[in-house]
Amino acid sequence: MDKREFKDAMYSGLAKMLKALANPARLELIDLLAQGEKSVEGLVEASKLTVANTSQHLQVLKNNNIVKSRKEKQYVFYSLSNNEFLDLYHHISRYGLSEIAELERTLVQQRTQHHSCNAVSLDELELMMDDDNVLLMDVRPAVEFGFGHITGAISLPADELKSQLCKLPRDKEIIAYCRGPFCALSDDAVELLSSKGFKVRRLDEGYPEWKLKQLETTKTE
Amino acid sequence: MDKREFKDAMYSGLAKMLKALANPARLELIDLLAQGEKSVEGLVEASKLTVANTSQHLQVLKNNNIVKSRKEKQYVFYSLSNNEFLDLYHHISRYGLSEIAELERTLVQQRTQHHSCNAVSLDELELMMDDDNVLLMDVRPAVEFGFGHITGAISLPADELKSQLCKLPRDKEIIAYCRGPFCALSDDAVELLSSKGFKVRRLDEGYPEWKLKQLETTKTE
DNA sequence: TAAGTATTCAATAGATTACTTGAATATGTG
DNA sequence: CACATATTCAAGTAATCTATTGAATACTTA
Repeated sequence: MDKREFKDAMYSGLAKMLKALANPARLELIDLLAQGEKSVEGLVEASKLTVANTSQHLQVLKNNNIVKSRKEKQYVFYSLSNNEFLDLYHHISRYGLSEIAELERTLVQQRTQHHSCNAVSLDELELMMDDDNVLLMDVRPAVEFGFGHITGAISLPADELKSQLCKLPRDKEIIAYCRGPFCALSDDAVELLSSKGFKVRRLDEGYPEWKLKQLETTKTE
Repeated sequence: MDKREFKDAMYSGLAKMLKALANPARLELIDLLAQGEKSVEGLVEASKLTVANTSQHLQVLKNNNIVKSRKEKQYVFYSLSNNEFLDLYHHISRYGLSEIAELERTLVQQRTQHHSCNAVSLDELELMMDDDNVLLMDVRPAVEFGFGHITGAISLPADELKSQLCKLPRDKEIIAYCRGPFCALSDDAVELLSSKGFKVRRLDEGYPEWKLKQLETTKTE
């Protein structure tokens, strides 16, 4: 193996993995799988994709060791291969949000429209968690809450929110969170709740980012 | 802007940037530019690409704000846009090296072939730097050394190494470093020096990784 | 101003990718 | 066993990407 062969092998291998990531549909699937395992059916329902197309994209991710699958009955459940990938994906999306002007602009527009500009960061949340006047609300589907959620959060899926308004406290500050920065569930929740007069803000990030942060802090302790 | 439009815009924007990265030739250019600015000519010389092809790839990187350019006389000098990108690229390549089995295998093969398996990490290097019996050697071209190098290193470009052997100490442990994990310059140096009986190892990473680490430590101090 | 050099542009062909459609496979249920 | 459901496979088309070629542009220097 000469110098050129070595470089070609290394750069091609890295590019191959990046190609697997460089597709909007697959990025959306990754965000969904970051919440916990899902069947193809479940992914189809949560994304805008067709069944065959979803399956194909999943094969690409699987061939690059980004997701793994297990079969149960007639269903195939996919999940992210490991936390190392989740960490990489987090770095990539964070870079995109802070360094790609177009993404920044779109995000601000979305947040402005939903009155969720005053988002809370994970660090701020940590300081607020001991406060009894703060209610942390997970607006993802109940299954995703079941696979894991931020400690201390209650589950109130976005589509049930409207019917449960009367049960929410008006004196507390509500923090809504969802799948992550690209997810609009908590924007919708903030828009609805603030229009009804609740004190509410969204969490800037989502459950996967919190989970990563937990992993980091438990590692260094 | 509805939910779907928002997601599409965000995921497409991120995918666009990843597409710019997902090409072996462009990754090589990035590694070269991570050493400091270079003209198109300089990049052509250091890569296997043709002039027009190099220029085209540079446009792609520029359109994604990964590199910037400045013109001086008839030359156009390119460089990485900012350290945030360098940090992202570092995370990506580190993931590739530790999580893509094929890359790991290729790297081990390369290192074995050049007797450079016993590489030193940046952390280890830090502990060794005060030791007078250690000689840190930068085997990149002199221009790249000029743009920045690890503190305490001497410059001895790989192509001049053979003629300078007599000037090297046989009692010290030599640590050779180059552009980074995908660069073979220090592998060649280690192979040559160890065949001549010198005590020599390569640094696992290269100058850009050291620079990033410096940035991090100065930031937290 | 003419000639030379560095870089970019434009056009092309071949390869790869994305999405759709319809069929095939596999598993579970009546 | 027949039928329904979940997933994958295979084929086809449109779009995109890559590298090459040759020309165009821009700047420098004689």
